[in-house]
Amino acid sequence: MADHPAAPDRHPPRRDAASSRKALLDAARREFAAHGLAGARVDRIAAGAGVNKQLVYHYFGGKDDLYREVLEGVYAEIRTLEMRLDLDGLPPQAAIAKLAGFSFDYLARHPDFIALLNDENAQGARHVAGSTRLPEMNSPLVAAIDLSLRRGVAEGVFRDRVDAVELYISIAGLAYFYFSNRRTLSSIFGRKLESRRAIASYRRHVIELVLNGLRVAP
Amino acid sequence: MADHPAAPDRHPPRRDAASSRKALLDAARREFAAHGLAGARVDRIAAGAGVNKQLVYHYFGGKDDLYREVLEGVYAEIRTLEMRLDLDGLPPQAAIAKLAGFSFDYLARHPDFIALLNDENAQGARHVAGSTRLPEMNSPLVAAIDLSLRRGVAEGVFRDRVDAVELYISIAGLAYFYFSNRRTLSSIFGRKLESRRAIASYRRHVIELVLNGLRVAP
DNA sequence: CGCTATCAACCAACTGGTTGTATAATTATT
DNA sequence: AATAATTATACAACCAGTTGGTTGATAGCG
Repeated sequence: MADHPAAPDRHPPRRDAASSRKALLDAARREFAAHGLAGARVDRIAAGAGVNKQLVYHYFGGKDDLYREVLEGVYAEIRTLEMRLDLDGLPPQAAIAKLAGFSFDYLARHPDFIALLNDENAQGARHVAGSTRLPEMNSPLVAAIDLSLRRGVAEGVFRDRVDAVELYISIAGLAYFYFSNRRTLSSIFGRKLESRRAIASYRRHVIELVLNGLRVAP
Repeated sequence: MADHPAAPDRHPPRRDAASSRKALLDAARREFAAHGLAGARVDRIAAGAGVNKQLVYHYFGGKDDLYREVLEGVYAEIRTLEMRLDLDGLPPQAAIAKLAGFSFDYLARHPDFIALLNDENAQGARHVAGSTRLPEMNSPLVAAIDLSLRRGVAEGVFRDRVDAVELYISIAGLAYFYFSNRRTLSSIFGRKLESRRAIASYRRHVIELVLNGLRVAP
């Protein structure tokens, strides 16, 4: 038909496997974060992605496998950001402060990450344990902490014999608990712990506590 | 029948509402901690209590109300123990150390408390918010922390302007995260974080970090 | 003291809706 | 025309909650 030459603006294809798959992963992330694995509903995930529910099985095999892929995705995300954290040129104290600040801010912005981790721990971390991809995703931050600790000790600004993994867990825990439990804590203390002001105040507190906590004893 | 005088050891009653009710609460606590509200099954709770499932509705109205009562119970438990913590005669540093140690040990011994709190936060703390009993259950430890902080400042051993609620959250968070996420953390770090040795080491780390973190700047 | 009536504690079975998964068919794309 | 992407529908099991019935405990009475 000469009336209709190939149009420069093509209609997007009606079918795009990669796009559908991603939509399902995104919707699943929201659903699993909101309801956990047991409470999440496959038909809600599919509806959230705008596709037929059977595609969950087509692309992912089942609810459980979809959950694992979501987990792998969120871990990969934070690891990517952690790798971009450039602590190399910083003095030890500034490095630890930057790292604690990053950790804090990430958790503040990703309540879905926290919810997913909580749910996964509630299930004995069986998806993490069963994953072939997650073991490789150690956080690069532990090595950075170790290096900063060593430098700090050599420079006489940090006390000796602090374990890098324990410190990593401490730093993460200080922020994680605040955001993980913000609802019950707000309720119990009658404080608006989710307000910008409260969060900023607690952020300062965390960094101060950690840096002071690492200082050399008098 | 003169052959059978009233026996000194009476048979226990076959029916005991209080006992059945308690068995249901105990079984529910286990089930909700293991599976969360969405994943818990009413028939499993009843089976765990050794009674007919319909008694859940009889005694508690429904699954949701049972969950709320379980929550109220675990909060009451820790509050009772907190009130018995006698920090009055202790120097500020020893008081904070004792408090951090108690908090750590309680969480180490009560993974069910952690699981329940995580689940409740995942649901927006709606049971806590809807409870008529929980608002009265503020932790007495915040006042104790406040007092210790003030004393420490007056004695010149603690730095000024540390917020008692923020410190309470920090202390709780340092232990909570470790136990809440022990499965994923163990998997990710390839460390046996649930071993006695690792727990003891981290406990020391936490108390040191907090006490050092509160110290007066040089 | 024994008997009876009452009732709360408890049980068994049912119900209607939900759920993850499977099967068959349709349709868009190349 | 072939095939992968997608849809529609079916299915058996599950699930919180409901309904109807049984039974153990006890108060009251003669």
